[in-house]
Amino acid sequence: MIKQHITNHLNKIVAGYLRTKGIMDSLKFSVKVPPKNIDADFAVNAAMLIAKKIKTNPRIAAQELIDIIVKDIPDIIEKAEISGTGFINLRIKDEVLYKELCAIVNEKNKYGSFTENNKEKIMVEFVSANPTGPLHIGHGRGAAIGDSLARILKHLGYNVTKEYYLNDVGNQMLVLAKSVEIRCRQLKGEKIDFPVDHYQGDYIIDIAKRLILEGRDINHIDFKYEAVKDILKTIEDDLKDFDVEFDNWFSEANIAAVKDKDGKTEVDKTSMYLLAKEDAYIKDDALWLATTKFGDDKDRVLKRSDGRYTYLASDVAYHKNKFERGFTKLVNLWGADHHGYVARIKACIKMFGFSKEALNVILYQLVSLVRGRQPVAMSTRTGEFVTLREVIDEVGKDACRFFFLLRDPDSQLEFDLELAKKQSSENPVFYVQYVNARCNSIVKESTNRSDIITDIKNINFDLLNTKEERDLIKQLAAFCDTLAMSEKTMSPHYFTTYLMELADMYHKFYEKCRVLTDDSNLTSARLKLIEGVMIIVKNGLSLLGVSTPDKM
RNA sequence: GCGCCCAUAGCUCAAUUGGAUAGAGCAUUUGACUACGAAUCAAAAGGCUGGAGGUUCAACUCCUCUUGGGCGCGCCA
Repeated sequence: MIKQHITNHLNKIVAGYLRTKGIMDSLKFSVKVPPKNIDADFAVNAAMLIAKKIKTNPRIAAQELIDIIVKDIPDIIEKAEISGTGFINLRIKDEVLYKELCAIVNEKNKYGSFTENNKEKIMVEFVSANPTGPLHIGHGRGAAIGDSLARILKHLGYNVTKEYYLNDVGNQMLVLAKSVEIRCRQLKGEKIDFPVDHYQGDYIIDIAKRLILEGRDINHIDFKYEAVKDILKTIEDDLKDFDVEFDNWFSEANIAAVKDKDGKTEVDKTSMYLLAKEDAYIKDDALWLATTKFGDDKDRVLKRSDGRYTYLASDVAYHKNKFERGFTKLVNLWGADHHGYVARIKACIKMFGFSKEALNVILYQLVSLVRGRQPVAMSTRTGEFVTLREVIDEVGKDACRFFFLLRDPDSQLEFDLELAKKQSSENPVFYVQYVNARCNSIVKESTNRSDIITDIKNINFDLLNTKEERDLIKQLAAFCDTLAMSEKTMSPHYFTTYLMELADMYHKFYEKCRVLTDDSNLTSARLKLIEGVMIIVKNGLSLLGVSTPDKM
């Protein structure tokens, strides 16, 4: 929160300064953590930008700003200096850091949350894998990113709903049903070839085996229902073991198959609505959606000339439905292979009268799987893929989630199974979790003592005056900046980096500053710092869906 | 052919959205456990950020071109 606090002050100061120069516009400058070689807490680039605007020397503008800063906020700023190129380097008062540490200890898991975001309803839709097979490792990446993003947005005070869109109608369902049926008949001894374009995976045979075992009459089985039931159970179990829980499972059948009293589905009604407002039209006996009006490269078919709707028709109705449920912001996580789909859905959003910013599509690049040097193919059809289940079982849920969240969603992720297996002791996730374990040992050890001051009002924080302690507190406070960054970019991966940096600083502190000493006051102050570290590590890891064991 | 994404240390990737000397982990080399956990720390080494131009006080970041890789361009889902 420190950075935001300072930025707010500086915004006022800069605006006031510009007004004295006759400029009324606001200026977008940055407040950043300077590189390691610079001895300052924050670096401000405002003077360089001002110099350009009013045609002056950046150093002159910087000095004039510094004079105002030192005069206006003396309780925050210890020192303000100009750097060679025109940066204003700020050192903040230690008391500001101590106050922030107190805030962390007092607010605990609420630290960094914003109550003012409460009203906004956000939907995060992710995974949404077709119920035609188990989740594979690519779905795992989407699950990890989507779930963590939802946790972050929730922490920031948004009203978040996590939803899984279930494509349980359409051609693929017929193929699925047929696949199970043929396996059943084969098990019964019928000589039928299994079509190459049907679902080849062993899980289909498992479903067939169950049906046979239950003694069902092959000619009277709802194969689709049975297949989806089993597969969905698998998907739910996989997600549960991955610590991903959805608030809602939205079935496509709701909008594509369920009819009202007039015999119309939501898809029917949405199509008619679009036709009426001339965002859809009829050509060659088909119903077309005029997405080019809103930036797509070609119009798309909603209803085929044979009268069947396309997948898009359901999706359009689905997104309309999301808005009708009161969501003002939609976040969709899609595999990057669906990127061609973004323009048409954005076009739909505009047809419904919302700005295209109301929908935020996060595309995550594919996970390429290797085993040692050999690439492993992934295909739902052939069944030759590595499932999420396999990876969780091999490397554990925590390592698996952390690994998926280590990268920018826009980067392709290479997942080496050999490496993942070996990583049991060198994985970065353990490096972070170890912080909590170490803290916990110290806290446990300290309970033997009677001279520890626990009341925060009586702690002498001034004793936390080494570089290691100062850096550590600053990093704890940067938790808020990481939240802000994740929100701005809609990506949780900043937290993995943040936590590794925090762990690094903690381990350095641990080496340099002994906590349990003969000095009661120092010991008590350092124990409070440790309390803060534990809170932040736990908060941070829980945003990633990773546990914080007390012992490892 | 058109469009989207990527290219950074030997490997896997960061870089607070245009800032200062581009950072971590793994691997390699060296040192540190007789008080809180060595799953750690300290140090060494590793780079023309694929290439060429351009914009800027400032470019890994933005623009143009180019090379190599991934993925899309259906009345499939």
